[in-house]
Amino acid sequence: MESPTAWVESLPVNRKKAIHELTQGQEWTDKLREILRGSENIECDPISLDGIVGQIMGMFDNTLTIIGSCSSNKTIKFPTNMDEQNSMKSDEPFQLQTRCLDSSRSSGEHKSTNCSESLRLQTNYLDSSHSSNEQKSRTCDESSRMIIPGKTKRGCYKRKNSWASTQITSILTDDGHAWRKYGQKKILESKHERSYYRCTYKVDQGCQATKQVQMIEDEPPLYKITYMKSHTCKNLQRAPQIILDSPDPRDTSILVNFGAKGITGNKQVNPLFHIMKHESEDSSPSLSNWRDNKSTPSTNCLSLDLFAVGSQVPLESVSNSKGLDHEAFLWSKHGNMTSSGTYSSMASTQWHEMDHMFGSNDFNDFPFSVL
DNA sequence: GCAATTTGACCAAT
DNA sequence: ATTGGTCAAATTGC
Repeated sequence: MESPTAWVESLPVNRKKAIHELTQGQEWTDKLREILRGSENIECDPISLDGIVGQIMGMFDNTLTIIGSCSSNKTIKFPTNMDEQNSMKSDEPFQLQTRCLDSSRSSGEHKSTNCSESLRLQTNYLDSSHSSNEQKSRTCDESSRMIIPGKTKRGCYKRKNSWASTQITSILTDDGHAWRKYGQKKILESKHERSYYRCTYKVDQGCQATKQVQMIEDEPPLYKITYMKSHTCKNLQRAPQIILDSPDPRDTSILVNFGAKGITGNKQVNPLFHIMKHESEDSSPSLSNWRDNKSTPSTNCLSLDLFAVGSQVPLESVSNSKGLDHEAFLWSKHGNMTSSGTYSSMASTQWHEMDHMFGSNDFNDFPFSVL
């Protein structure tokens, strides 16, 4: 009888690796769940938690790398067939967010995979508490120059005392905050310029929140949005909005407001899921403060919150940069996802949808695929 | 006229 | 020296 995993062998190598990464992620998530079940107070050894979280987030990062970002000559293809995608529309946007807490003390926390090694999977990149000097670059540098372990690449650094929340999205959504653009710069090894935004109320209220928007793919448009520092301004959030496809990240003028159901006009916004990555450092405040919209989660708290977002999830949960009340999920070994206890769960249809996506044998069941 | 954006220059991290 | 991030004067749009 054929092995249950025999089908994997017939897939292209990058897909196999991606599947391997996701499978490993499931297993590590199970371990994390066991830890959580064994501790009501979640006062786990932060080091071991960091390690597990790092493993999981590393796998997501690797998967994302494999699927798209490190293949400069590849594009990410959105579903074009409703049958293929089981109710996904080809023009529906999707969002990927990764959030992880990085307890590294290093200021040079670039997690990345050199393109020349893009398929050499790195699953420990977030175990940075113990490898603070290790800097891996996910540059898709054509020259594939090597990064010597222990050495940092010139110019590649992140400022100290800051955390970052990275979101990859096919659309530019309004997170409800007022942003003012203050800069735009050509970034090395990126064909698109990066736009810099700060909170409009920086002067008025001293809000230090900033975000960066950079297009990482042309067709279909794919943007990387990085939020840094949390909002401290008191202004009420605007209703969530979606920015219609704009070829230029600089263009944030086309906004369509939509309600909590994620509807914009007759078009349903269906960001399939989020995986949000947080990089925080020791100055990060507590999770309670995070929830109070005052600051970022602490690495001392268990703050791995992978969360899935479907069309029925309130959009506040989708693009709220403050990270409040996100729906969260964990993936079980069976390919299904179970909501974590401390978060509200997704509607069953959404679990089904996600199950369909990830329980399938081919990337065609992903909301995108590598051409 | 005011506010937002653009863009070259400057600063800081490595 | 190189690069990313920010500043601020000039420009643009309402």
